Amino acid sequence: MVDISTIPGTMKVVEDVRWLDEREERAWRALQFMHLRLDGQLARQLTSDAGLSYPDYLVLVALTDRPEARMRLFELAKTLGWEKSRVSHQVSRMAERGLVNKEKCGADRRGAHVVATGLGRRELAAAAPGHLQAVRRHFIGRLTPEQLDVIAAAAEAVLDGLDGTGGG
Amino acid sequence: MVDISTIPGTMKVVEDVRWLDEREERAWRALQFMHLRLDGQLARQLTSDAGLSYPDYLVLVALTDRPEARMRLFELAKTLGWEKSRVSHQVSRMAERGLVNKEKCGADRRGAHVVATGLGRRELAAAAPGHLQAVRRHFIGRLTPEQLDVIAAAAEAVLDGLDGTGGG
DNA sequence: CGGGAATAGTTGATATATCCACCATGTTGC
DNA sequence: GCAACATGGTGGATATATCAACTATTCCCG
Repeated sequence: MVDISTIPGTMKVVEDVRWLDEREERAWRALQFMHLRLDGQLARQLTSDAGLSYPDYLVLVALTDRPEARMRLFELAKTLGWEKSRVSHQVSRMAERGLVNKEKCGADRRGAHVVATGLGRRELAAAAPGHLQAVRRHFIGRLTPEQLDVIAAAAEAVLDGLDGTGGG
Repeated sequence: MVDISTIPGTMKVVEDVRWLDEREERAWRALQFMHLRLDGQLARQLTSDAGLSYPDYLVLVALTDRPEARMRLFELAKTLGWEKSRVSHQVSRMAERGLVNKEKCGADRRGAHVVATGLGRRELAAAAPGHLQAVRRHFIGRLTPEQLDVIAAAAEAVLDGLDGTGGG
């Protein structure tokens, strides 16, 4: 067992504040920690096996979900919940490496499309199986279908309470 | 409702790979997205209300969990699941701002202690109520006790399958 | 039409994270 | 002892994230 008590928490940090009770604390700590470790693991796996960062991967997945693997920058921002500046920097870096192209948009002359290149698609295709295997091994494979359903419902409930944009 | 279908996924990215099924996909997407948005929200709230970054906050909480608010750097790394280099950089920055002190360790002359200063404790005390309120409002308040229990158990199960160090 | 507000995207400064090489010290086994 | 290795921590280079301007266009409304 992981010793949850070693995970730094939010309880009793300072006097005179009403903290989380034991159940709340346990769920919050465990979840935070799970994500910290899991994302780290997945990011390292992606980088070392496929030479893609996690953000690279997410962008390529989002693009290839679309016909022609093409999206406007602002759509990408909305889809990923990133702010526009982050998208812009990320896409520029990926374009330098040849994973995507930026193309001016005829219909709205402010805008630009991002398109996954052949290279980008090949890199994604090479990265995806290992990544999915890791997700299954570390996350999905450790949970029951019922747990997955509860998690999905809970996460959606939390998402409903947050404003949509992610803050850009 | 959040439209989960707009969240980029892991399904059908490329042919000939066995992807996640619908239930797995839903849980994985929703959870990833919840964390992205929630952490962003909490980090912004901390920064704007209290002038602390999320990592600053975590370090101060970890320290003040201990008698004398004192820890070795490597303990901090283990507790937070960070690699040692990250801890070193983070602590240096915090020391520059007067939130913590670094002190040489007599018993092991390689080592050093990190100690929260009076300022660090005051900043934490000022930050904690707002942060906890946000956690309650955005996360805990949206979930039932049963959901919290399932989440805690699930997160612990996943943590058990990951190596303890976080990769440092 | 004209002007203000909103939107799309860029850029640069700064903060943070990761990777890797490095130094000093401690530990082990012979 | 001392050589080989492990551990604790630092530092620089690079990658990534965030924030606050800033430009260019489009939208809205009179």
